[in-house]
Formats: sequence, C-alpha cells, structure tokens
Amino acid sequence: MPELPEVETIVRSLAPRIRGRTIERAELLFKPLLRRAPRGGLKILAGTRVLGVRRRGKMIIIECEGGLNLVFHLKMTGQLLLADDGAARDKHTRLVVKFSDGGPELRFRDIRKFGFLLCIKGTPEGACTELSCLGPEPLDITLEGFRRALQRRKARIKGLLLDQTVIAGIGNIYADEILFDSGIHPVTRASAFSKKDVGRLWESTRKILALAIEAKGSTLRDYVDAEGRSGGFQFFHKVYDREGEPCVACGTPVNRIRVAGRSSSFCPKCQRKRRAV
DNA sequence: GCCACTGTTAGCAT
DNA sequence: CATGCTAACAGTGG
Repeated sequence: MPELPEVETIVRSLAPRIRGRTIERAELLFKPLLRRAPRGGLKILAGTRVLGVRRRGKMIIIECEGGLNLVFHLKMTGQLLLADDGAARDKHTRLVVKFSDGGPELRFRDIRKFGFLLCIKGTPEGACTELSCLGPEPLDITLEGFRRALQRRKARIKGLLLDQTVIAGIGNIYADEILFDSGIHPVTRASAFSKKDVGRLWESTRKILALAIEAKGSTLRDYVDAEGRSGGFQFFHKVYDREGEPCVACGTPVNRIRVAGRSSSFCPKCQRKRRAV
C-alpha cells in the first residue's frame, strides 16, 4: 500500500539510521528484484558510504558515494526494514544490505514480488525513465500547474489521480479520500471541471496528503516504516474500505464502484455527478 | 478446493 | 496521443 505518505514516512525513518554508514555488501536473494545495475551488479556498492535518502513519487532513492543511487519501488507489498544482524529472515526477504559498522542491516521484503530495484550511476532522474516519466509532486505543484496538468483531459479524474505521469505519488486510498474531501465524484471527466472544482481538488490533495504524512501513513495489512511501526491514518479514512457504512458527513451509505479498473469508494450524496460528467 | 479480491503499473489493445 | 484493461504475484476471506 505504500503511496506517497507511506513512502515519505519510510524515508524519514530510514534516513537518520543509515546516513553516513558504509555499505559492506549487498546480498540479492531474489535476482529479478534488480531490474538494472552497472556491470558486476551490486558489488559496486561495497565500501561506499550512504549520503542520504529521499523520495520521488512512490520511489525511494538511497544516494551513495561515487554517484551511485539505489532506487526502490515497493509496489503493493514491499517493505524496507532495519533489522539486527542475527534477526531471523523470512522467505519474503529479497535483499539484505550489510554495513561495515556491524549495526542493523537494511532488508527489502516483498510478499508479491512486484517491487523492483535499480542501481543507477549518476543522477537517477536523468538516467532512468522510471523517474524521468513521473509527473510533478502533489505537495509542490502550484494551483496553476495543477490546472495545467488536468485541463483538456477527458479521462475520469480517478484514473488521472492514479496516473503517475500526471501527478506522482497518489494511489487508490488517497485518491478516494481526496475525491471525498473535495466533493467530486470519481467518474467525473477532468474536462468537465469548473475552476472551483480544480481549486477544491488541489486544496484537498495537499490537505489529505499532509494529514496522512502527519499520521505516518495508513496500515491496512503490510505497510510499516523502516523501524517496523504501523501508520495511523487508516483510522481517519472517510470512504476507503467503508462500503455500506454511513458517510461521516451525511449518513448516506458509502458506495463502491469500479473506475479505471480500481475499486472506488465514495459518498453518492456528498460527491454528486456533474451533469456533464 | 475454488473464486474473487487486494495497496501498482507495464504493456498492450482500442 | 489518450485512454482503458489485464497480467504479473502471493495471500486472504467467503
């Protein structure tokens, strides 16, 4: 489930624990995880120091000395975890990074094996399409930029919010919560938006993502931060996974439909369809 | 046991 | 080009 707020929380919990530490070696336990790397693979990391950890969309970038970057995508069930050397690994552990100080190692765990890792030499934004194709960050984009990203788009807003090339970092949970907060029905075509709709959607996007980061993300099943801690935003979900329960605003039962191939929860009264849809 | 469903997105069809 | 559906995988719940 890692979407922007979860990935941001992982980055914040991970950075102070690995920054400045020197990598001893990386053990790749599931080969297909590593989608791309310099010749010789992850051996190139040995002896390099971690300079920092950052996020772009839903991707986590660990910057190392020598211009080396580890780029992770957690997809549905990926986790980055710090673990003591001796602590048992389960069968879902796909990568272990050991540090020369003998302290906690970094593990990548992924039940469904959808996640991937790139080892990139040089600026990853320039060197890999996985990053360069991403749209703007929802917490950085201006209202004007947001309007530009959506104008003349005929697709349904739910699909556009999930499209990482339009805007980066939003997934199914936050798309539904953002649409509820802005009072917009998920099937609404972006081209049918009024100026006011766009403004409300921009505001709600910032508000919901900021609140979710503050609550350290949503834990439905697998998500935990690098220290293994669950998030708390699931207790604030107003429509996601609340089908049939009363809307917190008006009491109407929350409805669920399929939009852009994804389940979409919404309040049929608070999120009325536009005539133009 | 079988079937439907799950937080993502690449790749393909329209 | 824009848009929409499906498969990739493993696990869970009905």
